[in-house]
Amino acid sequence: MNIQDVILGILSEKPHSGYDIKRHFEEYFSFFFDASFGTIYPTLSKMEKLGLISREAVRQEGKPDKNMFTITPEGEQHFQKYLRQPAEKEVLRSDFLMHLYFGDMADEETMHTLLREALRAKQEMYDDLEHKLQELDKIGKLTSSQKLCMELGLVQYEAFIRKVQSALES
Amino acid sequence: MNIQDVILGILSEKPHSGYDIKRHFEEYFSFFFDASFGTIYPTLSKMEKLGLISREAVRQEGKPDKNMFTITPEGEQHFQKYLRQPAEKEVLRSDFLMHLYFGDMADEETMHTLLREALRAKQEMYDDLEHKLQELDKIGKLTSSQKLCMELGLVQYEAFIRKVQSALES
DNA sequence: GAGAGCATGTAAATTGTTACATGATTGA
DNA sequence: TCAATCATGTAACAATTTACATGCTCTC
Repeated sequence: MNIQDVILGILSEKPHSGYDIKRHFEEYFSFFFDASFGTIYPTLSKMEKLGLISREAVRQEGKPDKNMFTITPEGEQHFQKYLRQPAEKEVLRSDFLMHLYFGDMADEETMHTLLREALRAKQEMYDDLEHKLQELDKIGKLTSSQKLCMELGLVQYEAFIRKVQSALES
Repeated sequence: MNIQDVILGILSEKPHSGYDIKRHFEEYFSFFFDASFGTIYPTLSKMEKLGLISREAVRQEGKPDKNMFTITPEGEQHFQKYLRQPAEKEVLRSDFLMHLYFGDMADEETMHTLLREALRAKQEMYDDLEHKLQELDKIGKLTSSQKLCMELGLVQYEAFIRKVQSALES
């Protein structure tokens, strides 16, 4: 999976600007993927050159002009190929778990703060994700796989929260 | 968190070679951090120059010579500073969830295979991690925070497995 | 008047992977 | 004899982040 595949997936539904794409990342799947504008804009130009997407300048009133990108038939083919590939191994990078791992080298106070803070952060992520799921589902904006995708995030967050809570209690 | 902090943590316990460090990554925390030799060796040289670690060449019989690295007092100070910093946000990058998210654009067969394979892969990771936890705990090689660290991995894997199983059944 | 949102883009720097190169020993 | 393990290192490349640059509109 590279960012190109993800952009093609988003454009499969309907045309988006670079700015829209970034918002989509944040709104729909910030919990398992993210990219910055510094990656998005150069990638869009590259994909245009490759013929996977096409650009159309759109004038707006009261707002800056924008470039709307549409997927081409080649882009669609490319994306279908991606979908049929087996999924790559998932990668987690957790500074919290690293701190915890070396916990015996720090004092109890530091460790207690670490756990409390991790719990708070994860609870916030849980609430955010649950709220998004509710809102999007209510207005029928979620397919069943998208719902499963978010629910998978939720059940894992929940398991984490329970475990950290029980560790803090003992 | 960068790889330097992680290396300092490992060297806090006892001296290691670059090769040992890589094995430690794999054995103890491959599920939340990893790095290749291409990163480890240049980093070790850099850290030596910075005075965080020192190098000692060791001759071995029947095996290639190796460089053993020891943490210096400056390195220890550096690591203590790391431990007291708040943990950075954790980052997950999941190609499986991306495939699932765009699932309605693929056929049922493809999606079914995706879920089956994700389930199999996660079950394997669960078994691996549980086995490691058992083995290391039995010989008293785990501190309580290290145990919690691994258990946190296990409960999240378990939640994932349950959810995917129930999705496959329905 | 400040800050947030909308909108695009570049440049520098960092970070990291993959592949290559070398070479001995051990076990199947 | 082949693959795996031990052991170190470089070089090319890929990916990505952060900071900078610009500028309008709307809300507080």
